[in-house]
Amino acid sequence: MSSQKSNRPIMILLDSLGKRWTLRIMWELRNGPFTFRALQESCDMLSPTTLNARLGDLKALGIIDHQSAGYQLTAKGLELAKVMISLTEWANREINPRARS
Amino acid sequence: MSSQKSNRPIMILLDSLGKRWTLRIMWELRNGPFTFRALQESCDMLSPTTLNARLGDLKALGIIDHQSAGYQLTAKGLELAKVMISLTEWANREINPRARS
DNA sequence: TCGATATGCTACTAATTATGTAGCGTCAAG
DNA sequence: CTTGACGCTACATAATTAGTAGCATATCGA
Repeated sequence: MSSQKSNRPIMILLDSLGKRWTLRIMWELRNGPFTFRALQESCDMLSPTTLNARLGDLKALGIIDHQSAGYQLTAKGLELAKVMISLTEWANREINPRARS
Repeated sequence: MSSQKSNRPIMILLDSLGKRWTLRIMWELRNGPFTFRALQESCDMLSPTTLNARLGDLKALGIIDHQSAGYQLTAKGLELAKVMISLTEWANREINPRARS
């Protein structure tokens, strides 16, 4: 079962984004399309099984699609990816890489 | 091993946020402090094992702390939680609850 | 002082999810 | 008609998460 069962949009979104690798995949896609295998490589060689599952989630949400150039963010997805710029800024400001747990 | 091994701040952040329940926990904390058990309940009774692990991650990142009133977002955490407002707006605009996968 | 209750949390096993590797089917180029 | 890239599936193993029980501490009122 999925971790959440609510029908509220935010819960559906958090459910997908909260799965391992989902945020990272969106992050990698922020600068243009990737092939399946290129995505794997940029995501630390995550398994094709998991990658395919996450691509399915993201497609179902309309965040990405698959064109001839490869997997890429849709217009909706790009909007969402903008949020990740804020995450990056926050991270650069607030996280000390040397204090890694 | 953690899913990512980079020392870049954004990777450290995505690594934590990408673990199951982390985003949801932050979401629940957006409106004030919760006790451990209240958090469990609001997060669909997730297991104390996992909750404790996530609270540890979030504490290590300085996103939450534990005062007498319970677990709550820090000033840094509140900043980050603001990003989630954007997520909510996006979700309400773009996700159709009836088209659940 | 004695429950009764709430707190945070650990221990342990079972179930779920992810990893790692091999390899298939399709296509296009040479 | 071989070679390479592509998207992806299969399957066994490993890692993560869930589910449940319960402990230790603190607070409260009787």
